[in-house]
Amino acid sequence: MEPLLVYPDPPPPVLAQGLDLAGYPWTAVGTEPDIERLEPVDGWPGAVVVGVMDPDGALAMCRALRKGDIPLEPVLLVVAAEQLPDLDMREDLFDDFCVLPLQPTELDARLRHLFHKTGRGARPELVEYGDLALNLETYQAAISGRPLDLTYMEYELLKFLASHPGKVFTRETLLSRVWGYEYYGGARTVDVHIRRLRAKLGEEHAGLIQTVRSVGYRFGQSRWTP
Amino acid sequence: MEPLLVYPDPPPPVLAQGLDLAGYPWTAVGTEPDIERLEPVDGWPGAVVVGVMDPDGALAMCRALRKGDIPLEPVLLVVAAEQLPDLDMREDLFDDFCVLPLQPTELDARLRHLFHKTGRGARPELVEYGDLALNLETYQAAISGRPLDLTYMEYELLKFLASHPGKVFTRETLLSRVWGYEYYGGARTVDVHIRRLRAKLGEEHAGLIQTVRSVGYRFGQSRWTP
DNA sequence: CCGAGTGTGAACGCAATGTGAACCAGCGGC
DNA sequence: GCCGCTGGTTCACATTGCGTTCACACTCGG
Repeated sequence: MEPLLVYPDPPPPVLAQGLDLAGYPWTAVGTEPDIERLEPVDGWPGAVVVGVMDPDGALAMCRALRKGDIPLEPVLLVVAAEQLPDLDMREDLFDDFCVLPLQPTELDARLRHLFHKTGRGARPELVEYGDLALNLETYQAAISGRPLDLTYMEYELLKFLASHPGKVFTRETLLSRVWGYEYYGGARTVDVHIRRLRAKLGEEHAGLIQTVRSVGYRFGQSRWTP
Repeated sequence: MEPLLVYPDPPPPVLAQGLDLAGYPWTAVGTEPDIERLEPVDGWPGAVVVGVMDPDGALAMCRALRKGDIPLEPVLLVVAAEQLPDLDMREDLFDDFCVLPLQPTELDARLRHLFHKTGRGARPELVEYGDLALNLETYQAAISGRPLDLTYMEYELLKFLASHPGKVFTRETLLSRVWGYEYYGGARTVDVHIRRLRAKLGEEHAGLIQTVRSVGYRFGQSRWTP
């Protein structure tokens, strides 16, 4: 089994003990660039990030994990009880979290739960919405069984939208979350990619991506069971 | 906001307190058939199932929740630490779990996390007044379940009014708070938008927006209804 | 019965978006 | 190196949605 990624280096003794006890091999990293260095070991099962003594560093690490070419899922964040109210879910930086003091059995249960949910080893990671299916491992997309030939950016954009059905995103938000935080470019770029996506989705499914005038774009039908 | 479904009935006092404290309305059910009875209230935001004193009953309840026509997501399971090693993830009966002793902040954080992940509008993103509901993150509005097709300005105006029910606003105030502080344009613009809002609300709900002659407009019932 | 205040229908004009095409940078193959 | 190809970005123009305004009808209060 490939080892779990753990931050920071060295991790708190409780965490190390808990992982050892539960039988999970792990490797600690201290800085974000280290991820790149380790990337070649493809098939990381996931990561555990501890954000107790350095919350900002931990969140930055989460961000780096999410942005990586191979999204390192799942991400489990360890926090202190005092930090809970300030946890911002909007950025979707982690898949689950664990509160100190760390109980080995809870840690184990959460890891088992996460691994099962993300289906590591079992089935490929999929994003699905209605007739649309994205295979995150093979970078393939299909709608009603028909394969879609998407470019990289088209795929990333569609993946992001389909992962948040019903939600409206401004062009600026899409640029920062799909293209990258530091992206500087015209907002009209989004329009063009949306247009191409709609074209490739086909006339019957073009409506999956809706324009919300003066705001941005939305994927999917009214999740209107308010 | 629709109430959370809670099992069993009555739930443990800690849970009830924690939910109340975090501001989540909830309804307790004691048996599975009760779900069917309650189903009509479509749009349950989720459920919390406590499996401490009756693990089998709790798991049966989880199964029933997953089986329903409207999958009642997300499901949060509350367990005791001793039960953790026996938790079976393979059936995918719950979306997250919480370990006793229950910390209100952790409960709140887990619910926030779940609501965000499942895409169900997070709580603060909703504006509700009677039959009217505005989903701030999908930019959708509905009244008595019927979706409203509002333009951007109509939506913003209604959002502002519905956020301050009972209060009267002059046209000038509305222009500065909805259109923008530096806006300079005719005050009659407000009238036209109000008219269109009333039309879209439908005859039966047009009265939600009342004209206060020589002053402005008010949304909802007056505060001091005699 | 008058006048201020408001409702209503229609028309105008701009800004937001759609659309086609050009531009450019990277990349692999002869 | 030169070439064509692919894909991302940008530009120019067409289109349309909708916010604004106006003119007129109506209502309420004194």
